[in-house]
Amino acid sequence: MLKKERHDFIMRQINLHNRVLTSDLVQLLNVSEDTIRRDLQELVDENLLYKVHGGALSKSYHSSFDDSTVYARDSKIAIGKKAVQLIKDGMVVLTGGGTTILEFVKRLPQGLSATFFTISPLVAVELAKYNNIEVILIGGLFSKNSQVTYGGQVITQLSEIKADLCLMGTSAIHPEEGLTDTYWEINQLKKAMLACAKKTAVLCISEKLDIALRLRVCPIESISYLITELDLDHESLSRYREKELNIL
Amino acid sequence: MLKKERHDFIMRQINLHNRVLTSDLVQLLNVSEDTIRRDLQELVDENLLYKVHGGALSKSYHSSFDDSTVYARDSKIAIGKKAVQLIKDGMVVLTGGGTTILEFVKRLPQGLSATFFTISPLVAVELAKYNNIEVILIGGLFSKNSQVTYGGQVITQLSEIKADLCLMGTSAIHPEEGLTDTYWEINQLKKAMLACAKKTAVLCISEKLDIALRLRVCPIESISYLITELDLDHESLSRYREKELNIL
DNA sequence: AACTTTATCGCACAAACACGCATAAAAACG
DNA sequence: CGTTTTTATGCGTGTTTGTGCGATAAAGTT
Repeated sequence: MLKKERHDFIMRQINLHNRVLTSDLVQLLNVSEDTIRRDLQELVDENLLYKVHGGALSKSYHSSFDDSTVYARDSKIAIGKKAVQLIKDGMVVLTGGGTTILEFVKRLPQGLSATFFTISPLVAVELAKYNNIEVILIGGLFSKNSQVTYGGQVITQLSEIKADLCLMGTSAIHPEEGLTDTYWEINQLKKAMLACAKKTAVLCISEKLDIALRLRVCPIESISYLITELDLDHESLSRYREKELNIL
Repeated sequence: MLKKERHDFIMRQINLHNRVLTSDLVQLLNVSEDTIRRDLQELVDENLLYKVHGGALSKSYHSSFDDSTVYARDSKIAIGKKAVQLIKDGMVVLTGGGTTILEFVKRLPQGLSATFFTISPLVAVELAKYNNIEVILIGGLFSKNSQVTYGGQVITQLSEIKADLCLMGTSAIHPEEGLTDTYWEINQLKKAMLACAKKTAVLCISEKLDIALRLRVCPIESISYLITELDLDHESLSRYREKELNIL
């Protein structure tokens, strides 16, 4: 087995399970521990995973966890500010959940008059502070992990909405693979959200760039705006700039 | 399980519940106390939590929330504790919103397994901290004043629910006039909530006793439990004791 | 004051790791 | 084609890290 194949195998395992043990890989791939360690080190150098004692963890796995520790807050604020530019009076906007979206909401102009649909209770509460914004919370099963509503009922309701713009956070984005996610239900949800908005803006802190997870939400072409905290000419964005995509 | 995963798990517990017991973690993670203590110490070194005798506390706990600014909080806590007694494993419960309900939710037993429907985003978020509670958030227009969803869509959805118990806060209660309210929409909402539950418990701080407002929600007979912070034999309750009503 | 629960410390041991070296296959080169 | 260089892998050795155990101390409880 070639080294490259091993690397691919390891990355598949990581994206599938979010974690991998050195000892398991030794067994599965039938090579020495040293080889695995070297492989992991090389993947770390390529910024593809996180190495810990005993194995390695997915990079995206992290960020999905510690959101309540106001993780990477500065970046999220920067993204939020950029996203505000997309919002005009009279718009009908659909938003997902997550701390990035929350920072965005906090930075909306006071007088803004608009209609917001959201699947996130926390976003709804925050939006309610604006007098001229009408807030519609889409109800359904409530996800303990991602703190948004999900499930069939949500999708049914989404199908009845026609929004001007959909703002969503992201688990992972990749120039070829597009938007991807780990959980089936969230995947379905995002698809439904995309389907009911004329345009979609993806809010994405830079460390979630160039990552592809198990389930495909949509190709990169389905996205209208990509908003990161980086400067427009930052080299990490070059591969996205080639696509038909407005980068903010 | 990798150490890093344990750390993440602990942080999630902390961020969820604001506190965590060493002994619980030992059970949940199936490692020795020493390991947990070392984990906690390391997280302290990373400035992620406070360590106390018996467990650890969230750093953001103190600063983050309104808690102390809640009006008549002690009374509401007392009411919350009493209300918890009504909840049994396997129940389907419907709740309204408000700070009293919120105090109730915070005092539910950890292991409780039940289904909760709610019209309050904040209540939903709080309920999501319990692993064995299924939370369904009822969606619709979001009221800026009362921080609950309301309107036709909510009422339609309520009509499809059959709950064992409905817990609601109250604007006013009167021995003759029953439950009353000021706003038309909230009035309609409460009627719909009552209609879909076998029994109803009203959570009510004593100062809202003996008040009648403009719109009638229901006669006193429609209520199964009245929960206040007062002792059972307090004289303010005498006129309610005469009715067919369980007083807690 | 007696007792129970938690913490702390030193130690032991196994698993995971890093580093240098040896080997062999693959690639590069004249 | 033969020689050199590079790359990939495994092995041995010593080191570090993670974990549990027992004894003792400190903090809470009654």
